[in-house]
Amino acid sequence: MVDGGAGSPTPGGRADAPRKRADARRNEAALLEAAAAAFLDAGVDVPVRDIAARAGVGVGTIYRHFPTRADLIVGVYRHQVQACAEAAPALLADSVTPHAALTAWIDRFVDFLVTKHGLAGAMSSDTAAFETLHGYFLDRLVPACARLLDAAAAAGEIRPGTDPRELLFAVGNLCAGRAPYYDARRMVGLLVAGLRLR
Amino acid sequence: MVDGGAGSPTPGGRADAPRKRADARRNEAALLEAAAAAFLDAGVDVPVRDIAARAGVGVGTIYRHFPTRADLIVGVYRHQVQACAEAAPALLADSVTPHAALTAWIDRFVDFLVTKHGLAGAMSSDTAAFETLHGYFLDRLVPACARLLDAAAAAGEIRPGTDPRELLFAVGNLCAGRAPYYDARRMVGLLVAGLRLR
DNA sequence: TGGCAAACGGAACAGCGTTCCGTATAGTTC
DNA sequence: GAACTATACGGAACGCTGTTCCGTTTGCCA
Repeated sequence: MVDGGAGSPTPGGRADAPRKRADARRNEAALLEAAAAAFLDAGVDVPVRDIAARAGVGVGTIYRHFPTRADLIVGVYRHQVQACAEAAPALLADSVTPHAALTAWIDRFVDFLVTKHGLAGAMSSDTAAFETLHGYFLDRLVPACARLLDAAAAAGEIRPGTDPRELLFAVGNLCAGRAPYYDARRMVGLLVAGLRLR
Repeated sequence: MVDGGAGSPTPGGRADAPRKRADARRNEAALLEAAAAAFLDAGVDVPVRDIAARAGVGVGTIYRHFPTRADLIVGVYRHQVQACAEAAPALLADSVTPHAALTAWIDRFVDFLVTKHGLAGAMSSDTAAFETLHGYFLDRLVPACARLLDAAAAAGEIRPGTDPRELLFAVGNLCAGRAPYYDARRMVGLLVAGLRLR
């Protein structure tokens, strides 16, 4: 569920980076574990102190390892984001049409977002602190999305020229809101349907 | 830009309600004025103290007149929301097709939202404090939107059964995010296009 | 003009993110 | 194994929020 940490020079990491102390590596792992649990229980906006308490460390330790909340969020979800990005080629190969692959891939992205309380909101936020988060997601997912869009456009299924960044951001926005009568999946479906040529 | 206040029993208001003191009415007006200016400068999330300072009153006075931030926001924008709702019938009468009227009306709503920093975000928030805001907007705008949707469905332009609340909420979500490459209008256009039967 | 209910102002409190520095300790060197 | 140093830790402290509360002021009416 959680990986070894963002910039941590594990034995397999960057060779020239100085090796971190054992307690530092232990705490980083504990923090990622605690943060993942806290995000699940209380959303990604959970107070920093709560995460620190769960991990059994002081708040200073959080900031040392993860200067911004975005770094922590990225640390927790990087594997899942990566997996989502890597799922695109297979979907493209297995689906009957590129647009079906696009739909399936976006469904997967939406599933990821709606199960993480507040994550979509954080991604959409234009706060400087979340710039990193925004950037990280986009860096990984935009190329995957672009391939799907290109394939669908080449097949004549959708109008060409859609910016994958913009589309993904819109999907994120649609996933950010919660209401009893609101189904983000349905609205995203409408959005993707709107891409189709008629 | 700002009206006389939410529940304020002005001479023309509720007959049985006790008339408020002159300074209270003056302060309520000043607060609405100050809030409108502050929202424009710093978004609807501007600190309460800033609004109080602009209006030349203490923070206690704000809470007396507007128990929640949502009440203040509603007070500031109620006229514009009302006007938006009332524009629907005319659009329906003047447009060549119901779907065109729907598009135009939603464009108007989007224009309203994107020019109010943070308003869409506040509307989408599921915080209890913003329940009021959410409810207010929906109460006014849902009937207007429903008429347009019904007309378009009756004309066979869109699939019937779309929940106007859900659609409006989705539009709000799309307007909540900001990014250099992101154009909420375009994405809302995609969403509305997705409604069309093909 | 006197009195009282209404309204005011801002101090005070609680919860948050963030910084900072005295203290503890892992790793290295002798 | 002991001493030393850079690294890392913990949590108090600070500043900025929303919100409450109560002593003081003031508009209004008799």
